[in-house]
Amino acid sequence: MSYSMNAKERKGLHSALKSKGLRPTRQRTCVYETILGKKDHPNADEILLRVRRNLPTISLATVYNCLDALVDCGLVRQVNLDRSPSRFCPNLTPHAHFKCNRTGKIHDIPMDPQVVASLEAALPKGFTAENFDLSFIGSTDEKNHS
Amino acid sequence: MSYSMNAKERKGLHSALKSKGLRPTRQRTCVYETILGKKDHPNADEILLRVRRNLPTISLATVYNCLDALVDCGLVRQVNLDRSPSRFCPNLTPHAHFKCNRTGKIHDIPMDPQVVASLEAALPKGFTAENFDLSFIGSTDEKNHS
DNA sequence: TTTGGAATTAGAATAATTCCATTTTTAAGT
DNA sequence: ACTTAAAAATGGAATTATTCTAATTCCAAA
Repeated sequence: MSYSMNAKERKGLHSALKSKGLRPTRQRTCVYETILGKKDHPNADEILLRVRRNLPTISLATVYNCLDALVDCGLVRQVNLDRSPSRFCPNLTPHAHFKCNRTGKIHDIPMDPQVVASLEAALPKGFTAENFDLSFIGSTDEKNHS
Repeated sequence: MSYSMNAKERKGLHSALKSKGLRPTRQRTCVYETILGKKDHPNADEILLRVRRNLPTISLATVYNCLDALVDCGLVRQVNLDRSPSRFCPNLTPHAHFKCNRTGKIHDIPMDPQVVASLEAALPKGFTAENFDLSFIGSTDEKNHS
């Protein structure tokens, strides 16, 4: 049984796409739904596998296209760590990423609006950020190894 | 005329390598020197070109090896933005990166120790960061387009 | 000076991502 | 509903980044 968007999510998807002049195709919808359905940080190959459970003929190129569209609309975040393939993340709340170098796991770290504000404030005059990306590398203690 | 390390830099390189049980080979030294010599954010291919001006026979595989060694020692930082090849940065002072989406240029943004401290403080209990990476995407005004 | 492990090398292999030409789908107008 | 033009999807080839491998070379310690 795969995840199905609720009305709000569907509406969000449609309006976000429309605002960029993009159409809500079956493939885009399904890729988005798939990413929402499991809160981890899959790469394009993994997303292809999951999406194919519902849309068996979708191609990898299309998955890349859809992901690009979703990232452009701000519906999905692209996460780049070390030299591994890009990963994608549906969590749009302000958060950082933490990669544990023992387990390889990536954790979302929620971020205080205050801290976010202090980051943006750190930019010199003349620089205007649309977006930022913060990631940590380190180790987690036993509790987080699950 | 290419850049030559000063005594302090050379010593730093040697001791950092030794502390990880690595040897200061000609290639590692030259790759490090090359990165120090121009304060931009070259990728491995670009570094290969520059290093070959002094060491014409070095191979790309060796450049990758050297870069990995230097990153392991904390002498060089690896910067990953969007889906482009990894870039390398000799600036070890606490700083973030800013990619201008109009020019494509990457700028170093110096960071207040206070802000850095607030970042580390943002980590929940059980997470210990060895390192972090902060990058912004946005636009710069005319002055920075140089 | 030997010698064993570390490092380098060239080139092949792999993996991620993009490109391209063709077909299918979609939204908008009749 | 029926057209139609533009957008999107498709499969496969092409490109690009990175890693691997097996053979040499180099270096530090005995």
